[in-house]
Amino acid sequence: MAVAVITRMVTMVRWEPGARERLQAAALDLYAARGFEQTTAADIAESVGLTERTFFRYFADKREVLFDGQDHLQRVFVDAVAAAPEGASAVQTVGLTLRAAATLFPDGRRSHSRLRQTIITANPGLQERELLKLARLSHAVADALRLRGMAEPQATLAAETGVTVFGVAFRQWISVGEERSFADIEDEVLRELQALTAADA
Amino acid sequence: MAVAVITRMVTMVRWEPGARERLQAAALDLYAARGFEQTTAADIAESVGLTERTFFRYFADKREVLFDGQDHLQRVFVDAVAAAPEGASAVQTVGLTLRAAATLFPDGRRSHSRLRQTIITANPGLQERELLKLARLSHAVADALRLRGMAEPQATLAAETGVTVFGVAFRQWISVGEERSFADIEDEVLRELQALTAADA
DNA sequence: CCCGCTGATGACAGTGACTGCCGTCACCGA
DNA sequence: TCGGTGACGGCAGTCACTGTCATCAGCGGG
Repeated sequence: MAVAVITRMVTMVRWEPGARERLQAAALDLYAARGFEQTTAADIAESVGLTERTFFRYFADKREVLFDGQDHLQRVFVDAVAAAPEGASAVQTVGLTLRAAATLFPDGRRSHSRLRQTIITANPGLQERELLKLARLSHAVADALRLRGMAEPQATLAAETGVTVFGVAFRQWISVGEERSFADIEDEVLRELQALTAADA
Repeated sequence: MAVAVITRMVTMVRWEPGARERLQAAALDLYAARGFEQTTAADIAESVGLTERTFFRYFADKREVLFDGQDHLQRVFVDAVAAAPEGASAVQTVGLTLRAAATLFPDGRRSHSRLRQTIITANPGLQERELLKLARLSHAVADALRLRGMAEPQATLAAETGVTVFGVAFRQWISVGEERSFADIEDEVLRELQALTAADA
């Protein structure tokens, strides 16, 4: 801390760069250490040498600091839907989209995802935010499917079901003892779903 | 207002009964009239002659006042799963459960559901709460399916997919111009899902 | 008929999540 | 050299809650 101050004085740099990233990292640490509710926005900001006011300039609220990659995730989903071949069926399109999403979750990120998910699971407010993000993801995917000519309620149904498969696969991917790749798990879950729904009338 | 006070004095009744229900009705009215964020908990309480503190004795937070029948809904779902015949397949069990849930949404409640949903749709915070309720519903249904011997990830998959069908059907049921019964819409959505997933490999 | 208990409520202070507004100041380009 | 700009600090204010204590009608027991 003192070192940082001196460095700032010597180099005549008014602010350390990467405020957003520092806040995110500090928030993850503090939420994990003390718990989400026991951590104030001021705690996070001050731990990286900023003020509460600045925290809220970067993040709309205390939860949002944990949900930053969502825009990227949504883009990957939407782009994958758009990139699916012309005549692809709904299942094929969803399958390709899931495979594209899997690239965002390499094995190297599994422990980070586990930590983040532990924090979210421990707090209902964070679960709500996560569910909202997934709902918006579904909505965006449905839009993309409609753009390919899919009608309602098929588009919404395919999108929500696809995101459900993604979610189930994700929870399995980070479960203790699991070592398979995200893509492998997705494949299995999607097959299970088909077996489940195709069973009978 | 003045009349109520006088009545209270004459009859020597310390408090009007049904505080919870009065708060719920007032909240719905005010949220619809002014908007959710523009309505404070004190506004709601005072409009029925109570204080903010009492509002928070009945409802954990400002949103919860709109989500009260959820326990009942969950019970209906879980009971229906438990009541499904021994050898019923996943699709059959889900179908029976959806039919049971449909009884909670007779045509007479459609306009009330529309008003409530309009309020929820207009506010992200309320959407989050609704999504959390649905997620917990899925979880409870998955538990019930597991109790019937269904393994993972089938139980979770069937539960989440079933709740997705329920949600899609609900949104269609309250959409403008829609006049079919909830049960009829559910049937169609479920059939669409089967057609969608059974298509090919 | 008085008496203590209970349950529903009011009153009040306190914390923390945000928001609006204004001031500051290094940096940057004309 | 100078005015604009961007990133930040400071501060006051609102509102969602929470903890705690006081109040008092009803109610059953003595």
